[in-house]
Amino acid sequence: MLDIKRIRKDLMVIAEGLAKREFKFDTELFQQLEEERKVLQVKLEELQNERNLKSKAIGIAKSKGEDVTTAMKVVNQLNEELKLTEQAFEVLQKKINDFLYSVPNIPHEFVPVGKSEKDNLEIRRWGKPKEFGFQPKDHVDLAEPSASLDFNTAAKLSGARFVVMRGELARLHRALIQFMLDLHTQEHGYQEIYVPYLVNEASLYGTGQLPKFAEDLFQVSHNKLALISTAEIPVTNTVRDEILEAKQLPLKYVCHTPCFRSEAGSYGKDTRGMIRQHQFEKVELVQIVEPAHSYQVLEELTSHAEKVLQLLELPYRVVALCTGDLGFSAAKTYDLEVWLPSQNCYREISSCSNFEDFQARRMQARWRNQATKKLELVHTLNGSGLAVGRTLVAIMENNQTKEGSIVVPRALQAYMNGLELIKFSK
RNA sequence: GGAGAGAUGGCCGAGUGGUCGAAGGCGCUCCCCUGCUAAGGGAGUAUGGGAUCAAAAGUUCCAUCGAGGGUUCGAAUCCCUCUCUCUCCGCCA
Repeated sequence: MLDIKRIRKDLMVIAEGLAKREFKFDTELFQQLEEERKVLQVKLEELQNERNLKSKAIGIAKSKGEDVTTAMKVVNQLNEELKLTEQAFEVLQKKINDFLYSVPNIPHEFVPVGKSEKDNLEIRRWGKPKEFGFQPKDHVDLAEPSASLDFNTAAKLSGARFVVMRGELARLHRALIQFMLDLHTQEHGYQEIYVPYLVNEASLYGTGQLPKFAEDLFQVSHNKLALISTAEIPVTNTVRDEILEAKQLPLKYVCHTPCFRSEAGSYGKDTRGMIRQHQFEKVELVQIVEPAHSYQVLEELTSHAEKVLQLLELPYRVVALCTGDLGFSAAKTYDLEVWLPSQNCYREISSCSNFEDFQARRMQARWRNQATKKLELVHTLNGSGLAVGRTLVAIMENNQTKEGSIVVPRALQAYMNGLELIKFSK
């Protein structure tokens, strides 16, 4: 959520900032609502003040044994008007809130301006796509014959966009999770955290999934919970309504969770294989930091995610999302894209974002600034480190041999009891 | 699932219808005293919002005692619903 005070003050600047990301901020509607709000709020508060004063006077008069029946009648009348004004104010306030909750974050000034992913800016590349000397297969062709990946059985259990994994491939998948958690806790200074996979509405508002993106979620209807679409939701919301001391910051969390996405509106996309599933595993990095450091932290956090790909020896590139491709809550985002031989292109495997105070304002997550002695909003960041399913796909496809086996990356062998090669038996 | 108790400021905790945004303590900040240490004395210390103002400061008003509703001239205090915590019983990985 944007700061309403700032919107009042710099309305046009805000509207221009949002226009860069193809969002039309209705300045006229906002000004009109604000004008109404001002009038109504002043009136409401005057009435409340009057009621408070008169009631107080009744108390004093009564203690002196004076007759207060007429005074009470007067306040009673006042209360009727007060009630109407209150109701009108509430309706208006809700209108303004709904409006504000639906406004996305403003892109950071250095975010490249553009309309779609085509305008994203490549920042750097690491590694070189391998020359195979044979036609590389995709991960489905590699693993489905042996039922190491089994989409048919998953469809029987749950439907489309689910997978069953078996044997050494299932183990490799688990090894990836362990490896990522160990790397981030031991080398990058994150604390491992375990969180609920079902979250309430307040949490979903806090990180920005609600009110706009309800259709992306799997909701558990009877008690208003939803399955998390990312660990970002529970992990970031751990600081909701909290006041943090400066010495507690930065908070650095790494968290492995499954993620559940309904993928509504992506029917034609990536229907083959494991690229786009309703359920997948992810290791997430989350940082809660002082505002002054957040852009430096974004670079660090991105490099932490990159380190995973480097140790797995997977070629990738880093892309700065353009204004038009930015997520709702993000001010700046780097995507990491891993090379997939079967698609002959780089595919997103991690997204690292600085949300500045956008989520913090929704969550009322604050810290005590020692310099100003005031409570201020923190900045929040997160990034995948990495999406596990897609990492598995990348390893399979990049490390395949002519015989259709998978070379286990050196970094993972310790997690595989020394196994160097996964051979799929038919 | 059943029965009971509870939720107050950064923390602990008092407050059962009126001047209570809330005693007291802890913590924190500033000052004084003590040549160090230990200790002592004084002052200050919630958050959000509005109006005024070019802005800030200041002034002033409103809201907030788990959340939402209700009763009342007036609610931290009474009533209802919900959420969460604790104790006991049952069930259970």
